[in-house]
Amino acid sequence: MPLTALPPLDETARSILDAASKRFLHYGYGKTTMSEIAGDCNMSTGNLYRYFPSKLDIAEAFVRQLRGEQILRLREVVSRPGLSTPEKLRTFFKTKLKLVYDRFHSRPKAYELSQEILKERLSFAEEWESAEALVICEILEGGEMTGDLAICNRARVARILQDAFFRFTSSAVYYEGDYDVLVGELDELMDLILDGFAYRTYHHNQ
Amino acid sequence: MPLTALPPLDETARSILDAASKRFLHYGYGKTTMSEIAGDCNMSTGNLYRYFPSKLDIAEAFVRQLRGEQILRLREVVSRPGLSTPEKLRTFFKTKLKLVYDRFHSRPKAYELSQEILKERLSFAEEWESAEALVICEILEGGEMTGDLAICNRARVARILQDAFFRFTSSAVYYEGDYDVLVGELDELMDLILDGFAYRTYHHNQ
DNA sequence: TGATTGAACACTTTTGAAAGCATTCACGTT
DNA sequence: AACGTGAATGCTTTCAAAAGTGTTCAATCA
Repeated sequence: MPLTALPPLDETARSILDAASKRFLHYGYGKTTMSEIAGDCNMSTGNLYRYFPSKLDIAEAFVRQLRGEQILRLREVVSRPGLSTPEKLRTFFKTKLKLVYDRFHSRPKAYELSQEILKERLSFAEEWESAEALVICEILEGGEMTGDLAICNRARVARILQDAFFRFTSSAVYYEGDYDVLVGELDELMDLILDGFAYRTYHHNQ
Repeated sequence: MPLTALPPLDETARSILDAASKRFLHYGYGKTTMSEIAGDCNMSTGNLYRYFPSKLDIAEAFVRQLRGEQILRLREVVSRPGLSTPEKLRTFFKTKLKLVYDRFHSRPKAYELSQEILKERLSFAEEWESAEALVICEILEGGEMTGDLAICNRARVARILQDAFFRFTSSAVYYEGDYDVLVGELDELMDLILDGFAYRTYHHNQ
């Protein structure tokens, strides 16, 4: 089972999640009450707890959806035909920057909710990082097969790449930075790192 | 004038800053009042404003001191004899990680105050980043002269390096991470980036 | 005249009581 | 037996009054 999969939801749970999602998006987590969600679903508050252990778990399911879509999108852009492995890595991180940046600016409530959950549920944050690392690993694996890259420890390198591009996917930066400047810097850092891989491949092949 | 220099303070201003520093360190910014500072200096609250425009400016002067010490230390470790340029870069970022990590764990109030000021006074944060970038630039310059490195645009590269190691100097990480793990990852990222430089030097020299 | 004062002002934080909320559970309903 | 209810519970948030604090300034001092 991929880490990003949602446990399948029955119809009632689905309608609860949908109703909650709408309110979360419009009013935010704090301004949404359990009885409002229950009202939207024509049921009582108590019954919500038959389907979700707590309000925070509803929010987690919501964020899990968002994140699922995000990783789907990342997989998609990265698997487009005709991309070399270096281009895939570049596309991966540029797309991630764009996704986070857009969410932050155009859906602030969703962004805020994401942050709250990630702070509260550290294990979810780690799970999410692992899911992304997996995609990066797959890119690296592809690079090895085509001879584009020589990587000893894929998982380790994936982690290092996540570290290296942390600034571009961390929220701190969105208050200050202009998007184009960020993309420019990301590009240059990627150039440097790809040169690093090139160097290693060269010395490995000798 | 180096960017990190404090404007020279007369005796009265000095005693205000010293008294405030002690209270900031023990009780934090919020729990320190202007009349307490004035009391420590045997003067009235009103008189403080002849020497500092506001409470926040006292705090900024305090943080400016801390930061000044930090950059002094960075310059020191980096200018030790017998270090190659790559080793200097590695030492720079490892030392910075250590300094921030230590401050966070052993002087939480000072750390917290730093964060508050940096949030409030964006220009100070930028000034600080520039001051660090300058040190990196100097390292890169040294590398060019000794032929260790071939760098076209030093300032640009310095900025990219700051981006790349952002995770290791951003506070977010200190809640989760074990120090040794962080150092390990920093080392690996530095290896990769130095390989990138090596690649460029090689192709440049050809 | 330059340095200092402390009362006055406006703004923020604290306080604690009232209201609101997430969660539970004993009790229907199907 | 599975599904659903809504009042009861204990915790959290809200809100207005009170206390506290940063800042100013007319008056005082050296």
